[in-house]
Amino acid sequence: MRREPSILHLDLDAFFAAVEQRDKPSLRGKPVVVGGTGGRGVVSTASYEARAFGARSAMSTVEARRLCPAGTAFLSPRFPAYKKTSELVMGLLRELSPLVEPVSIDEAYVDLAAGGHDLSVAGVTALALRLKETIAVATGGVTGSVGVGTSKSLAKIGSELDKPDGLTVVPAGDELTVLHPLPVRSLGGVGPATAERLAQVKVKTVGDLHRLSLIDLTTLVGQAHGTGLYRLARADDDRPVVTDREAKSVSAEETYARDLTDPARLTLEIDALAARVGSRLQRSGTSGRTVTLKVRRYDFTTLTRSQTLPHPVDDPRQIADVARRLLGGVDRSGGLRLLGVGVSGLSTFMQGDLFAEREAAESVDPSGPDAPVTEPVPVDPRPGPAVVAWYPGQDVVHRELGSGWVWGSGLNRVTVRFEGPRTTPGPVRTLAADDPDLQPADPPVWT
DNA sequence: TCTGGGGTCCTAGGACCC
DNA sequence: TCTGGGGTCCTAGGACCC
Repeated sequence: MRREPSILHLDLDAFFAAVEQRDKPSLRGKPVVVGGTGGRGVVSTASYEARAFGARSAMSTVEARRLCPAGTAFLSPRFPAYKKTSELVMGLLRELSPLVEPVSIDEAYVDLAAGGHDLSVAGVTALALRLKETIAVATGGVTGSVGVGTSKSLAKIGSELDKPDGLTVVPAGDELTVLHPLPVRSLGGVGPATAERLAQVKVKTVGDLHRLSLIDLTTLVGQAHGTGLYRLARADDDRPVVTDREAKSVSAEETYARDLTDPARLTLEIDALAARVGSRLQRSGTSGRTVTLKVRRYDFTTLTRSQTLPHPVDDPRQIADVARRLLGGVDRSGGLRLLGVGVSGLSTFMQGDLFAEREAAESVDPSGPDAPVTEPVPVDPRPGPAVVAWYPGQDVVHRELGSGWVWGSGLNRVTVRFEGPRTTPGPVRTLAADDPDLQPADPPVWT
């Protein structure tokens, strides 16, 4: 918590719907719902006119259609238009301060202290009013709600208090007065589950929360969450405004109009999702070691399966290979309504390793330097009860054996470590690339 | 014709290492 | 040989946010 209200939070009002109303004047003043328009679509954004009829974000579009009157516009999102407007607004924020943290396409924090502004209440109020006006003019009528406070959480709560097109400045010293009457749901990180748990011990407002001891709170909602809420209830928040956060994962998923059962179709869809993820990874110059498959079944039960590889991947084919194999281990009976493919454990470097990897593949691949490096080559490191699936240039992929595990690593040598019950002595067996024991063996049985 | 898509962070257990 | 604690990695799931 700072001694002056120097953090500003901007939240653009009903952003997607506002851009649509700006671009299509006939929609102004009318209910507009932006989101999936198919049978399984949900609402992304409802204009304030549509909210008056009960339409809400995350509601199924079918439900919104039931609530809204004839003449309501139901539109599919036009992300490029939103992105363009968002970038315009973020640019205006960067004129205020070099420290701007975009939270999403329609939301950002600004550290006014880094911009050399008058940080008095009158000063930041005037600044915020000017900003709102500038945004409305530059965007052609998109409005935003602004909060200014001594911390991120207070700024964010401020922008929520007066919507749409509002402004709330919380002066230093007023934090608890503002905070305590609010429902606990106002705090970031308190969703339906946490609110329910708190309600069971008669905690409804932030003031109620303030009365809980740290021990009671962490027992109730967990260590990290508990300490976080304990501090937020005391306006104790020193999180800095961070300009660029590196992405930690990249994923793509799709809910299908009809549940999928056909294996060929499933493979096709996995390939398409992997292609989307791979191309985004390649465009951003990253790759990741963990591939995750997400599946939602006909009955909405959702599960994930993941595998961490020895090396980062960004190639759609490799991603798809892993995802397809993971799908093989999932019960598909009854049909799947959603598939998702993701890559996490991202790393930026890669470049320096390319040469070494190619060299490793060449020195080790019996079929020559131009052989594709993505096809697994089964090998059998004899003696021992092991069958290993070996990817040239990618080290070794571990496989479960009858009674133990095998794991490989190293660039141009294959390390096989036997764990668990085994019949051969020695914890580690290292095979050089030209070891005669590295012989093609029976294809491994993929699950 | 209930329930999207893109993310982040946390927890918990097992394996493994020191 | 027994006991044990701490740290890290991996997997799966859940809560939450916009």
